[in-house]
Amino acid sequence: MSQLTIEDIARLAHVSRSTVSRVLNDHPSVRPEVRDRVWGVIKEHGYAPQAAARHLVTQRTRLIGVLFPRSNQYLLANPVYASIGQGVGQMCTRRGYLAMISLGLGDMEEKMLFNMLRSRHFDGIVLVSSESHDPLPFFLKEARIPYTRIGHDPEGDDEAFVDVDDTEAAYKAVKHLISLGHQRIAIIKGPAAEVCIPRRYSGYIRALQEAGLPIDPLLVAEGDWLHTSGKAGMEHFLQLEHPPTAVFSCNDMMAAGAMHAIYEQGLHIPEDIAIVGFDDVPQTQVIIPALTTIRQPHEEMGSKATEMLIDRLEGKDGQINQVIFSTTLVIRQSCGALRNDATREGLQHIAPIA
Amino acid sequence: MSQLTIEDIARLAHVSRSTVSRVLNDHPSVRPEVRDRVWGVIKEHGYAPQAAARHLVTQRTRLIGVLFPRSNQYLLANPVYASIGQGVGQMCTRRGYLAMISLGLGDMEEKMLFNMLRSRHFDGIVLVSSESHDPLPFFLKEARIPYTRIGHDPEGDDEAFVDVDDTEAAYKAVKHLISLGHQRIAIIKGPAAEVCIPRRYSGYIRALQEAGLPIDPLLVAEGDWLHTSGKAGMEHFLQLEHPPTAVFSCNDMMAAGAMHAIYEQGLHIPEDIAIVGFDDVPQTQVIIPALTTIRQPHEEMGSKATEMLIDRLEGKDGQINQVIFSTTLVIRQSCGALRNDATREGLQHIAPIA
DNA sequence: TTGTAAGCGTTATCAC
DNA sequence: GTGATAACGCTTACAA
Repeated sequence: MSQLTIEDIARLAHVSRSTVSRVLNDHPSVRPEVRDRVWGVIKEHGYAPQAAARHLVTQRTRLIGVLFPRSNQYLLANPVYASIGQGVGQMCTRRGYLAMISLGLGDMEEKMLFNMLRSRHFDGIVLVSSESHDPLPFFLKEARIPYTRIGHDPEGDDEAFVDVDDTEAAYKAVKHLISLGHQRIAIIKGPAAEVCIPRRYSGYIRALQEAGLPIDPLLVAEGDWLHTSGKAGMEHFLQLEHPPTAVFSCNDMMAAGAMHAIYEQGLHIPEDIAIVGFDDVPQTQVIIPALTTIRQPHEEMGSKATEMLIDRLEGKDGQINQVIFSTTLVIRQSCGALRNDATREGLQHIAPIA
Repeated sequence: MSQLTIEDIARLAHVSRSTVSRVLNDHPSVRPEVRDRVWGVIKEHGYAPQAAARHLVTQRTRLIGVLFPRSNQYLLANPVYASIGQGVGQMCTRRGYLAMISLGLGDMEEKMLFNMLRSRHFDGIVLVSSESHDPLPFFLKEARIPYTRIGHDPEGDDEAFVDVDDTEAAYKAVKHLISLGHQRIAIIKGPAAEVCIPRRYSGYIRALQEAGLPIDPLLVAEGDWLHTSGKAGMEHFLQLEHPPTAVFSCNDMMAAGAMHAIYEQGLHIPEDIAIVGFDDVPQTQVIIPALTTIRQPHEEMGSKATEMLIDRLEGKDGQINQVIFSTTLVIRQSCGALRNDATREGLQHIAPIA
């Protein structure tokens, strides 16, 4: 029943297949009467034009591929990617495109991935990557596949991207800790290969220097974004002769891990140690105590990147194609009492904790 | 440079396009010498056949669509779906297919979704749904789109599915609590529209009855799978004249919410109240105390469902097409000391908590 | 406003 | 082992 072609519909509606095609594509020059008759037949038989044939002739698929870092095993479980995906998906539906993400790319050789990309399944790509020297943007450019990037590598030459000012964000987080009176502030970094990490580190350094605080290499740990590495980093800090009184973690998951380590030592947050995260994933509101963190507007970043891509695909040129979003320090309970004028956006979402 | 067609490659390699096609598809009857020459040209120019043209002529896309419940806003953040997706993706790569999930389906009218499905983007669908009377399976059957379902509705007539024995799983969880001496055991259910919920509830009832314990309607709360609803349910229980000493939550997120409520009352887990979850998402090991829960083999369910689907697509018939996976009670810290012979699988993953 | 016909880039069926 | 040639199911000039 659903194997019908446009030809069959044409016959049933007593018109030519061009007319059916016009009806399908909302072409104006079809007599209303005919249009209705054709639609009737289409609906009656549950006909939908076959994507492949359409793609072949138009040379466009109206499909947008979303590429997350392949290294990330459980990428789907990462709420950061979920929010980005949410934004991408919304913009796509709004503009009449379909956003697709393909599973199992991590199990695939790079060659196969590249081939998949080259087969023109997608009109364009939203690339989520803050990896420095990521081969993907180079490949996409060489293969002339339009893309916009979420995150960017200053040493690459991404033409279109959205990102945040990581340096300023980290600076804001650390300054908050300083304003609360902390003098020994540790940092848990992410993988060095991510371009955002040196930036966040420099924000951390700048805040310390501005406050005239010493920079102690012992207070720097390198994590891998995962809970476990945050825990390990914190355990390391707690064994120091002079442990920190506050920690800035480069993402929320590692912050949660750090909190875990703190509890295991029988210490309290924020009384003994204050902690600031990064990202503002939904779980931060559920952790006890609720995590003070830097909010990145992931969803908007996803939709903006997608909008830029679609604009480009549709030839709407002369648009800005590099956007830096601003971050927000969201103050919850993990640093103790408020004593500064940091913005309080997000506070209304906080579940009160006894 | 990448706009080349098979025709161009043929010309450059001094062969016909049939030969290039044969090379591309590993057809045996090509002289090795010719084969190498053609491959050389292909690689040199970064040529890859255009998917649409291929799909049109073969009438197959080797693409498999994964459909998660549309109601789920942040579906991607749900680690259950992440694990399922992992399994689907792995099996697809193994069998030479590509698994795709499309974003923004939630913002889309059902009509549009159906049309998308009918356009034969996908050779088949892995449908993740335990919703009762879900319209999707009916649509897929009517549209003759092959699918396998993860979860199943006994009142529907899904031909191919994988699922778990929810009744037995819930029974196991509650029995564990009983074996630890609990007499007042509450349950936090999920949405009534999910077929697994009545099953889990009946497992709960059976365990209580077998132990000769009374069934108290006050000890039943209905949640919506989310953290907040687990918290609300627990708050309700804690206000009762005779609060429960143990809770069985129908998923891990609500269990975490319940723990939140318990802490807010200044109570302790497991000393004051014991708690068992369901699913065994990775976070259960990170919660404090680590959550005792029922493990569902999500990843295997995903890969099995996919294997069944692909077998069917490839005409490998006579296979079993309905598989019930077994669940495991994973004992961690949220119920206190072990006193029974429940299987200990998963214990090795547990981070010790002071 | 509608129909005819060409063509999109492949694979597959034939001959040779 | 290789090369013409005919589909595949659409969209889109161009005619009528």
